[in-house]
Amino acid sequence: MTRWLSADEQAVWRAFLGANKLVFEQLDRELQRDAKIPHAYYEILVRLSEAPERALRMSALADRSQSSRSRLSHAVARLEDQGWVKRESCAEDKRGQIARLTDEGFAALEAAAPLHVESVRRHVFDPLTAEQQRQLKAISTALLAALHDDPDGPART
Amino acid sequence: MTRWLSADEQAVWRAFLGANKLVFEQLDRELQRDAKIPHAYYEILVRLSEAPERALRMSALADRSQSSRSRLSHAVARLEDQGWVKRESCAEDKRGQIARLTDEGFAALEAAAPLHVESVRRHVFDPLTAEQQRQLKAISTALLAALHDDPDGPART
DNA sequence: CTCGGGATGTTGAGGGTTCAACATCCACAG
DNA sequence: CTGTGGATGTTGAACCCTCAACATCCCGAG
Repeated sequence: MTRWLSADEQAVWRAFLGANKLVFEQLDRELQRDAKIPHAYYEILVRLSEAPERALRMSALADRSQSSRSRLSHAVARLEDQGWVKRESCAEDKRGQIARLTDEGFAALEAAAPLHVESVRRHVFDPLTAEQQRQLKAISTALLAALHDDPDGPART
Repeated sequence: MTRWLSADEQAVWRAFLGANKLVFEQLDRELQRDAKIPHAYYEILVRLSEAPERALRMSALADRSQSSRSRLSHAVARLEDQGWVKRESCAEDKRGQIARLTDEGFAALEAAAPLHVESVRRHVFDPLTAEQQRQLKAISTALLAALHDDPDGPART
């Protein structure tokens, strides 16, 4: 009954698995070394910096940074201790909380960004041809679309 | 000085980032649900099951399962508590430890494998064309090769 | 108006990973 | 032989994430 993987498929899967694990571990390690934060936190700072007023509702921030609400709560608490983010209560919705990037947070992001971009270039873009970069985008988009249609899709709770 | 990402590159990068995070989180979640173990532990069991005698030196197992020695130590300790792996001291090298898959561990792997393969098919292979699968392998291989050449390469300590 | 279901965000426990420090042991130069 | 540098594994602390439970609040049906 089980649709086992063929030898070719195994090879694809193991290459994909290995590359992903190692690439993202490497990026995370360099970011931790250069900016003292994990990649998930960097992502949060980026999304905040792109928002108007550098502020977002927690739930909107969770969606844009592909983070669970729980993870975001913990992360923002830590970033707040660090002085990089401030939490404010929301006027229109008493349940809401608004996360706002502080000047210190923005400065930290500006310091970290060049180093991180260099990491991404070295480990992702430089090794690939322009054609492969296009293929990678198409593949990623297809995977995301499939996941989105899945009945048991990505939990957003 | 910084080689910032172009708009196109940004799009590639964010798609890749998002797809990866969500796909692997989904696979991990389903494996946790179906087999009660994280994917890293599943990987360890697989590598052990493929080895002669279903046993491997810790360091060889660490390499094959793309795991740091520290992580492997913790993981094997936990798998040993669970009765799925046994540790034996190595005859030729008194520093060495050999991890051996128990019958219970093999049975657990046999039970988990079909469900996990189905996950992988649904979330990775089914959404991609045969052509894209070939491309994905080439891309992954290129990323791995670049990482391997890197002076600051994947830490294996 | 009000009540119940859904949404928002937080919390704490449990578990996994990383990092640095460490103990032990091999191997080889001298 | 004998040091000594490198390898092998382990450990504990710190940190991050997940999951389930929870408190709070919005909103629409009746």
